Amino acid sequence: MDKKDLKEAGLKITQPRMRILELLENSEQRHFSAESIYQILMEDSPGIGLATVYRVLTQFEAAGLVERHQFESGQSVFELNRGEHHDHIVDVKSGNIIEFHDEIIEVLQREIAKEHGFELVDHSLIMYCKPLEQE
Amino acid sequence: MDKKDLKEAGLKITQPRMRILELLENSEQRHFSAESIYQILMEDSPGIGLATVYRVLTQFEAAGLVERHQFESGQSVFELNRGEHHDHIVDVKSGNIIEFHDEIIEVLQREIAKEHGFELVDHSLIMYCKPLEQE
DNA sequence: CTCAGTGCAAACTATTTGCAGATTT
DNA sequence: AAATCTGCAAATAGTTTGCACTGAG
Repeated sequence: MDKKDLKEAGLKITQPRMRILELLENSEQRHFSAESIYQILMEDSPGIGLATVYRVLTQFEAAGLVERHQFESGQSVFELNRGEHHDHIVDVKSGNIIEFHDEIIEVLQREIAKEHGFELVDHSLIMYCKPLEQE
Repeated sequence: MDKKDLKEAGLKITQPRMRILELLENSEQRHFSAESIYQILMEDSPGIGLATVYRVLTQFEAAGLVERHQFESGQSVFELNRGEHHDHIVDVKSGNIIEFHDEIIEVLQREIAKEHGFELVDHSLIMYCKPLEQE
């Protein structure tokens, strides 16, 4: 339930926050820029500000509801935190984003960190790929 | 030899370009923001513009002399391309950047790409870590 | 001498912040 | 009603671009 998540994060249940959460939860698409969320919500029914979208996404990120990624696009990309960690393939032709998870890579990273005297806190693995067959 | 690299890239041998290349080649430090390069060169002897630093670095990147990375810092980080691919550990305490290379991870990435119908074009693996012992 | 290259200031993009009014509880 | 939240406009940070002048070949 959406509302519970917001309550737990100490956030009031406001229209912008509900609209953004619903969009993230109910869309086919899973990855959004702040701008694209703004566009979609404006189209639906206007009266929301881009600054609010950023503010809400930042609050959601702090609450652990949302993850923020930096791909090469320049803009931040946001996605709902569904609790299952994954990394990303970016199709450089289409811009599509595919999620994947590989436990061996995860373990290797922790080992490498340890070898260097570190503990892995967070990581970002992005593979930029092009479709196989053609060209 | 520096000058050869520039010639091959079709770039005139100018003072800003030489100064930046030398800095990248002869520094203990390997990773620089554009701003920090600008600061260092200004301190040494003024009369260089930040815009030029950006322009030169972008040209170097296009020529394959330099790589540009996006860490969480917000600023781009540049390093000389020494021909040996590596990934990065960012020490979140100190901001230090450590390079590492793991062939197994490299191979796994290509395999994963293939499994998803892609060919790996480029990738970015950054591990954010904290020193082990001390909490 | 010519054209690429440079410094400076202005422009741009993505994101954040200040504030007065609107909303939630 | 009190406190949080929002939209708007203005501010910021990092980077890029326009332009007249400088310097490399």
